[in-house]
Amino acid sequence: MKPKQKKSKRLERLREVIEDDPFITDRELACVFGVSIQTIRLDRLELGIPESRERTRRLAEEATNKVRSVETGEVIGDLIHVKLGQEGISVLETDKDMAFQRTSIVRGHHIFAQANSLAVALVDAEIALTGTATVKYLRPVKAGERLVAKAEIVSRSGRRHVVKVTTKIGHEDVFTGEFAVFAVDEPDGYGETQGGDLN
Amino acid sequence: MKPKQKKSKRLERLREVIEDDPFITDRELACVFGVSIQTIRLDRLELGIPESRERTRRLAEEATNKVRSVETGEVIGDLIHVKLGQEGISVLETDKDMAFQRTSIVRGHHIFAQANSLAVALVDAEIALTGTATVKYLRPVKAGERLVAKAEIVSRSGRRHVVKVTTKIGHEDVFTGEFAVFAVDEPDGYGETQGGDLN
DNA sequence: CATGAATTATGACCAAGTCTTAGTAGCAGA
DNA sequence: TCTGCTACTAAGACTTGGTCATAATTCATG
Repeated sequence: MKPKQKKSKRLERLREVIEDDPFITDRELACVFGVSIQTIRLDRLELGIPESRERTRRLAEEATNKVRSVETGEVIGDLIHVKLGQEGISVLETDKDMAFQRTSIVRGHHIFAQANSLAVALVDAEIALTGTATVKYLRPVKAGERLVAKAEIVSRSGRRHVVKVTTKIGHEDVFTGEFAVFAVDEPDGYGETQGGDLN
Repeated sequence: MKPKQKKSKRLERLREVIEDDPFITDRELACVFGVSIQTIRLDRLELGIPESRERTRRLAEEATNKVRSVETGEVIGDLIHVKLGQEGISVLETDKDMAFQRTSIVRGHHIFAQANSLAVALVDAEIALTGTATVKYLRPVKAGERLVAKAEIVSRSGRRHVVKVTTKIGHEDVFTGEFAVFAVDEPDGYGETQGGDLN
């Protein structure tokens, strides 16, 4: 049973090699493993691994989707309820890409981002800038947990809105924050005493 | 000069079409524009646009790099100086992917993330959790600007570290924050009074 | 020795290109 | 009118990185 062992070992390694270099071609793989191209093709067939161009295409699609949804959406998380100028709820499904590999604990800035973008979304203005934020992390969030953020505008004086956000997992509070958000009309002239970053 | 106008218009549109669907083939493009494949190839040559497989490959590479560096790096930004337990400096080059398309203003959570992860990096412990954060955005940051964050541990009592972070563009302050970071030894038993999220 | 699994080889074919050479259509100026 | 230019189209040879089918070879093992 020498060849069988050899083979299954190769299959295993093959999967790994392709995993961390999806661009590699069969020719290169054949060279790496010291077997013929045909063997590599049969192996891929057996493992159900598509050809390199297909792998590349999938990667590109997946990654562009991810970048678009994670980075360029106007709001981090899904807005499931909004009363402009009053309150709102946003849901964020966390995943391992948001977390530290070692601990699977979600990075704080994602939680912050959800809360902050919700706070800004509530303010009824062309442009809204966060001036200050005070936040508290109550317990770590594990990758896979579903974050539900509830926000409420608790006060308003002129352009300054104070928004309180509480983020829960189930019934447990994991994060709270208070954001001072400024509404801005003019494209380049915002608060003189309190500038802020648009979020 | 009718054909010339037609052509330059097509080149322009071609660039756009390929831009928002990089996977499209010459054959499909030929069909879209109602010209021959050869014309499309000549156009691409003129515009210096590579073939679809090449475009796909680049996308995949770029996107995977981006996801890795932006999302899974242990620190957001580049640590250019660290004195563990004392102070540190991190640099973050902002780009349009970090900003709102409409305004080109960098999303606040990126600035927060840089500061927060720097604060956490300074704490000399196996695991460090942010308990609270108070931050102030002093002026909006435009995509392309280079953020330099300086952090300093200003006090420490037991496991609680207070870290002050100031982020500048050139000599101008754009953000300040104060982070309470907790050092944790045991894998699952952290602060009883003050939990926190590992960042 | 025969059998079967694993491997290698071979050849036909495909998609999506490259690069080269050549032909055509339409219009503009000497 | 002829000539030349630009734009477009066509045709052929070659490349990469494969698929698919059909052998042929190797080799351990019953």
